[in-house]
Amino acid sequence: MVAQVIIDISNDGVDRVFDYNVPDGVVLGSRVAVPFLNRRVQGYVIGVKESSDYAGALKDVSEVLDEGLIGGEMLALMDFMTAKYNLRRIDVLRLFLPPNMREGGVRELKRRFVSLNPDFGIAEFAASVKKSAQKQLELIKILQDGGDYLTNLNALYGGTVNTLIKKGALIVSDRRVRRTPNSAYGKTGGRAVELTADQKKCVDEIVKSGRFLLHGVTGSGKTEVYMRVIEHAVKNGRTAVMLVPEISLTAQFYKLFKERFFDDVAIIHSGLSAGERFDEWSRILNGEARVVIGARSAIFAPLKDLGVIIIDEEHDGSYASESNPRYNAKDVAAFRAEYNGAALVLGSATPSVDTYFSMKNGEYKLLSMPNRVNDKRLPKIEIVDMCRELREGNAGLFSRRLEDAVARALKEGNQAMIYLNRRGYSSFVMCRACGYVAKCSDCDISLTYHIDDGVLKCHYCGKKFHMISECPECGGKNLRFGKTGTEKVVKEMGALFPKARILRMDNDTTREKDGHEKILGAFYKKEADILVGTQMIAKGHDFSDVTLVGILDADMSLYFSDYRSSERTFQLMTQVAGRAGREKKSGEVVLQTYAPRHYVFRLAERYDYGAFYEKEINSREVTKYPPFTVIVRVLVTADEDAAAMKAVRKIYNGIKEFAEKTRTETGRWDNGGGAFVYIGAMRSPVSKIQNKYRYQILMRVKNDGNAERIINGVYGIADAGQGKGLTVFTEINPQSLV
DNA sequence: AGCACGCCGACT
DNA sequence: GTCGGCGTGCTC
Repeated sequence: MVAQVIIDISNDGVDRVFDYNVPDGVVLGSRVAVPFLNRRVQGYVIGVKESSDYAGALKDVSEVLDEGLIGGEMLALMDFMTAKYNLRRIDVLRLFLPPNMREGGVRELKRRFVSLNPDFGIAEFAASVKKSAQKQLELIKILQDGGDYLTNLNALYGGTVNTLIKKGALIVSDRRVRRTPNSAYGKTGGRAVELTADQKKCVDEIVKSGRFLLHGVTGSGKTEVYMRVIEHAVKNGRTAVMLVPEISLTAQFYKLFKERFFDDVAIIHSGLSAGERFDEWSRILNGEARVVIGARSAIFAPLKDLGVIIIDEEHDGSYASESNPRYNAKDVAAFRAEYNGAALVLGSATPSVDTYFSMKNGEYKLLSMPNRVNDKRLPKIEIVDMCRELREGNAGLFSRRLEDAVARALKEGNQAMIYLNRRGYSSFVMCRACGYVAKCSDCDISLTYHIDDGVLKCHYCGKKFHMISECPECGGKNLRFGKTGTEKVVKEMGALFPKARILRMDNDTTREKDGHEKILGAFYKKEADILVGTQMIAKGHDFSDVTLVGILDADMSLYFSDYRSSERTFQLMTQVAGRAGREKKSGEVVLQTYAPRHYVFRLAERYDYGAFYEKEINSREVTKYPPFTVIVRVLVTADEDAAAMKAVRKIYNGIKEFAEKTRTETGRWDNGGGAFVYIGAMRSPVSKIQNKYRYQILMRVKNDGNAERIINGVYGIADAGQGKGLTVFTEINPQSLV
């Protein structure tokens, strides 16, 4: 028999199928060791056949390491993803397995376990035991109800344990220990007594299966709907996966789900240790856990017979991977739902424009939950004009309105959340005398000052530099600080409210293991009054005592040169606002902006998703942006600026030529005609990252039946432009254009 | 990835 | 003359 093997080396040259003989046969999806040149490497069997048409002599598979590790569904998914995103097969396969699993990386954790020898005569022993050895009898009695780990017993009984082992009373064996993820805080929901009419309607629809867009305002009780449909799947012997946008949210749901599904729940995200992740993954693989909660990568959980896939906060950008291999968990979810005949539920208070458009085209069935449970009102959003604030003499970070509101919340013993999507202390440091701005040595970007560590940090490559006290160019001592970040907010809040206990949550404070849970847990337990943070505090959290949400610099996301900036801003505002007044207490939101009349804020203030969608979809159609087109981006990086420029020019010309051909064969789009609406080559906005020069080609392709073929054509041209010292990669609908 | 092969500069 | 620099190509 011949095995078709993908070699576990991520390199374009070996992204091919290699045939090997397997005299004894092998199961599809097995992990194998094979001879490759004169070394032993790992690979995965993605196909078996009777004979090979390879001209040379086939070598034998050396060893089968794991039989049938990757199932047929995942092999089909590999094909789907490699084609859709132009990825190497091995890069996709690696997504399906826990990191470090490859040869000797992680293994099962075993501990010495002590239990009672069933053949040992306890009664005789009890009768003959000396007064001085009462401790031995005590230990035996305890172990009658089961065993315990040796380390635990040694701590309590010391040498007694060894004595009894020698006497043959106790036996020692190795037992597998599950490394379980931490989940320190969260609500205990218990069983919701009764569903609201809306909730019931949604559950009834979803269990009939299909593809759904669950559009429910913040606090409308979507979680209970999720749990009911998952329960339904599990009762029918099937499995379920629920994706959440942030690692920090898994803990909150884990606790809730544990109460209902017990050990059926597993958790998967990149914040787990290698061991935890391996153990959770193994529990899923062997069917011990049938409900998976996790961030993006959990969509690859090795669940069999999926009954329902839920993507909570479906509009969130985190479902698209922004580093290689780039993929979108929503596409993967759609594939797996289709393959398994599972229900697919996309939930959001502010669905993405793309999804809503698809729904209107009949791809999803709309389920609406327009009211909060118990008819609690949505928090009132107050827009504060910061220009006016300045005119009236307040040049500070906080408006008088926000300051008052914080003071009131604190006085009433409630909690406040202050949102600002910029970490660090200030976004840049500049010399007032000569205009010098501190920049990263390896990236074309200004450095952010972090006052906590006293360093300048590059937010692209992470490199740290000494803070400057004077200008290195002209020696000027007068430095100007850039835009305010979370560190400065904490400092100024502290100055304003010296008694308040303030926590900060951003990329910098959540680095350590379980960093998210530690901060959120403390805030949940009311060990702090104010939580200052970036977008990781915006999503989905449920804190009963938060009555105030402050949004600083709300304009920030509005002026990115990205066609989605309005959409993102609207979603962010609605999400952040939804953190306030979730329980009995009512909430308020103070939104600070320099553009108080902007339609995004006006519509967010009224929670008017419908009007926002209409406005946005019209503008997308006129300007020819997604969902009416697909954006394709080719990124070229190289050590030498000239090499990158040369390569990008070559690829650009190739694409231009290809585009000309489409002009004659496809229908006309308004101006220009053909499948392409726009093609442009340019230096990337951040022209250098980690000493690599960056150029990109951006294009927009008409989103019709031809798009797939056209995009494949572009993939081909880009791949042909690869060269030594160059990296060329292509992505569709990129999340960021840096 | 990693190793062999191959074609030009500084050494015994 | 030859040792060895690392560019190029190949791996069933």
